[in-house]
Amino acid sequence: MPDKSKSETEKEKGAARGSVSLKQLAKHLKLSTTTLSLVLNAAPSAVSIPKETKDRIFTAAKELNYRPNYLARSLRVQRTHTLGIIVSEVSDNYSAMVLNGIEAVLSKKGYLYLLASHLHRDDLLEKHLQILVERQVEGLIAVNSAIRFHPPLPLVNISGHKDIEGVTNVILNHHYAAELGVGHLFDLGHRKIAVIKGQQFSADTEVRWKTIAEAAQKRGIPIVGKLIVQLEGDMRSPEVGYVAMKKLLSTGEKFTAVFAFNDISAIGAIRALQESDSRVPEDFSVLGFDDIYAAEFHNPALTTIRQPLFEMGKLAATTLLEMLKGNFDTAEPKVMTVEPTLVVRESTSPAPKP
Amino acid sequence: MPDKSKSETEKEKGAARGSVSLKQLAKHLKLSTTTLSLVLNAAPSAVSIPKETKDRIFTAAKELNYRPNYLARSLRVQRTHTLGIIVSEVSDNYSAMVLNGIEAVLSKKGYLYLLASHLHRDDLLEKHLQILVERQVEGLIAVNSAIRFHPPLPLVNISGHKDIEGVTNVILNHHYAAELGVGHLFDLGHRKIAVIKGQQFSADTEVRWKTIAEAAQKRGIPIVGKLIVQLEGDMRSPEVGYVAMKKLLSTGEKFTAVFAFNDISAIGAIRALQESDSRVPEDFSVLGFDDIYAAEFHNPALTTIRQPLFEMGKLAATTLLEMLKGNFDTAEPKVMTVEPTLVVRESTSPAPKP
DNA sequence: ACGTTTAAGTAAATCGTTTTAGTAACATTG
DNA sequence: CAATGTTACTAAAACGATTTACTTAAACGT
Repeated sequence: MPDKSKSETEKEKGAARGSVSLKQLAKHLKLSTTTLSLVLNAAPSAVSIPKETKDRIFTAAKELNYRPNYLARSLRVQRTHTLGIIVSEVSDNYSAMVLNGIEAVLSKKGYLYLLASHLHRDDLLEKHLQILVERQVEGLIAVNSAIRFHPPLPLVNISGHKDIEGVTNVILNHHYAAELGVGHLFDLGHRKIAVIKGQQFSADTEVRWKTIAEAAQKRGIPIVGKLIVQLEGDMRSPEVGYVAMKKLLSTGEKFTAVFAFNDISAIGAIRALQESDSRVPEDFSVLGFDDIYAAEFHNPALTTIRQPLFEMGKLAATTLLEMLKGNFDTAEPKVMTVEPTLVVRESTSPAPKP
Repeated sequence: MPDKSKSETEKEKGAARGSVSLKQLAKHLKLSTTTLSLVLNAAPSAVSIPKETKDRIFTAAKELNYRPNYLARSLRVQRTHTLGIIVSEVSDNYSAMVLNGIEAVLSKKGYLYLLASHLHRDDLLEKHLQILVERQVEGLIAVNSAIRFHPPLPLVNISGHKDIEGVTNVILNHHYAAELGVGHLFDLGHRKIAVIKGQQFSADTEVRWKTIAEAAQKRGIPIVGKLIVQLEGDMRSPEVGYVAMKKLLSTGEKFTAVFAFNDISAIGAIRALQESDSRVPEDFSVLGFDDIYAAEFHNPALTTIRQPLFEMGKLAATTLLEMLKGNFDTAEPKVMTVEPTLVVRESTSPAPKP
C-alpha cells in the first residue's frame, strides 16, 4: 500500500479525491489565482511572468495533481465544448455506425457529447432534449428522430423529417437509392416485387416507400397491395423482418423479389424464406438497405443499398461545429444530401423462369 | 414567422437563445433569487411563502421559459449527476449492448453520461479518463478496457482485468462458459477442436483461452498448436474471423469443430468454411460466443455461449450508483460474476464419422 | 403593552474558474 | 529628476445557481 497516508491530511477543503483547486494551489505557492490561471492557460499577458515563476507553477501543479474543474471554467467562459446527441436507441446498428462517425470528428475537435435515447416516444424526445439544453450543450444532433419544433439550439438532424425551421438536415438521396434498388431488381427480370416498409415511427419510412413506388411505376412494375407489408416494433432484431416475410408468404400472392427496409429486416426475411423451403436467391431475391457490417458476411451475402452512415455522422458533426462558429444565422432549413451505392452480393439473382 | 420579434429586445444579458437566468427572472418579479430558488426547488423552508407568491413565480418561470443552468447548479452543490463511460469503440456490437443496459438504469435514475472510446490504445485510455475526470463525472464505467492503475474515482470495469485496487469488476463466469462450450462440442463427439482466440488487446482473451484449454484437457481433448489461431484487428467486422479460419484451413491439420472467440468472428469463420465448399454444421461445427442480435438469424443460426450483456451493463450501473451513495470505501477489488448460458441452434451438430 | 413567534422575505457567501482593471516597484528616457 | 514604461504581479468582479444567516413587519400571548 504505497499511497495511503496523505489522503487524510490534505483534506483542507475543495475538489474531490486527491485533486486540488486553483485556490489551494495558489495559497501553496503564495501567488494569486490570477497569476496561476494566466500561466497555466498560456495567456498572452503572461509574457511578463518570468520563466522561473512559471516553472514553479507548473511543477507545483503537477505535484499536487491539479486538475482544472471544467464546470467552473465552462460557467465562466460560457462554453462547454459539449454537444447533445439524441438517438432512438444506442444498440441499434444504424445509430451505432452514425455515432461512430460523429465521435470521430468530435474527439478530434476536443468536444464531448451527452447521449440520450427517445425510444421513438415523442414525450421522451422532448424531455431529453430539454435536459440536454439545461446541461448547456452547445448544439444538438438528432439521429432518425421526428423533430417537430424549432429547436432552442443549433440542430442537425440525420435522416429526419425536413422543413423544420432552424434545423439542418443530412439526408440520403432517396430518389437515387430507389432507382438503384428497383433498377437492379428490374434488370434481373423481376416483375413481381414485394416491399417491406419501415416501422411507422421511422422518419425514413415514408420517403423510402414513396420513391420505391415511383421507381416501380416508372418501369411499369405493378404495385400490389398484398405485397406491401410494414415492419412493427424493435429496430435491432431481425425478428420483425421474419414476421413481415411470414405475413407476405401467407397471402398466397406470387412474387420473386423483396425490397426490404433495411439489412436487419432482410436477414429476418431470408430466414423466413428458408424455413418455408425456399432458396435465396434462386427462388427469391432479397435486397437490403444500409450495408451494416453483418451484411457482407451473411449467408447468402446481402445485396444492399449502401448508406454511408459513418460519413453521415461525420458530415453532421462537422456541419454543426461549423454552425457553432459562425453565429447561428442558419435559420432557413438546409439540406445536405449524401449518395447511396448499390452493393451487389449474393442475395439477388435473375428472376426464376415462371 | 410567428416568434421573431422579441429575440432582439430581451437581450439584456444572460443565458442563450430565449432562455432567462434566475437573476433576470427575480428582477422581473421584484423578488430575490433566494426566494425563487427556494420555491422552484420546493425547499422545506419555502413553507412560509404564500401560495400566491409561489404561483406568481411558477407562471413567470414558465412564461419567460426559465431553464436552470445545470452547470451553475452542479458547481454549487458539487454534484453533476453524470458518469463517464469508456469503451473501446461505440459501434462494436458488444459495447453497444452493454451501453444499452447502462443507459436503461441511468436514465431511470436521472443520470447522464459522457462517452469516450480508447480504440485499444493505452494513451487514449488514460487521456480520455483524465478528460472525463476534469469534467467532474461522479464515477466511471469501463467496458472491456485494460485499466492498470488505481482510478481517481469510483470505477466499475466490465470484462476487464481484475485485481486493480479500487475497481469493482463485473465479469462472466468464464470457467462455466468454457465448460458449457467445450462440453457441448465434446458431447457431440468432437475430439479435434480448433480455437479462435480473441484479439490480443481484448481483456477477455486470456481467461477465455485458459478456461477453454482447461476444459479440453479435463476431457482428454488434445490441444494442437496448429489449431489455435488468434484474431487480429478490428472488432466490428466478421472479416477477422474469416481470415482466422482461412489460416486454420491452410495448416492442413484436421478438425471437426471450432470454438470462436465471439459471434462476429464465428460468422466470418462460417463464411470461410462455406467458401471452401464445406458445410456447417455437417462438416464443421462452429460455436460462437456472446449471442448478439444477429446470431439467431444467421444462416445457419449460431449455437453460442450467451453473455447477458444487457444485464452486465445494468449491473455495472446500479453497482456504481450504489458505490456513489455509500461513501467510496469500496477500496478492495470486488468482483461480481454473471452466468453464461448455452444456446443451441444450428451451427453445431454431431461430429462427422471419420 | 411588552416580549416572543411567525411570516415573508433578503443579503451575502459560496462553488472554482477567468478576466478586467489595476498597483507597486523598479528601470529608462529626455 | 519628473515623466513614462516595463515587470511582476493582484483584487475583485464576473458566470448562475444554492444556502446560511439575517431582517423586518405583523400577529400572538399574557
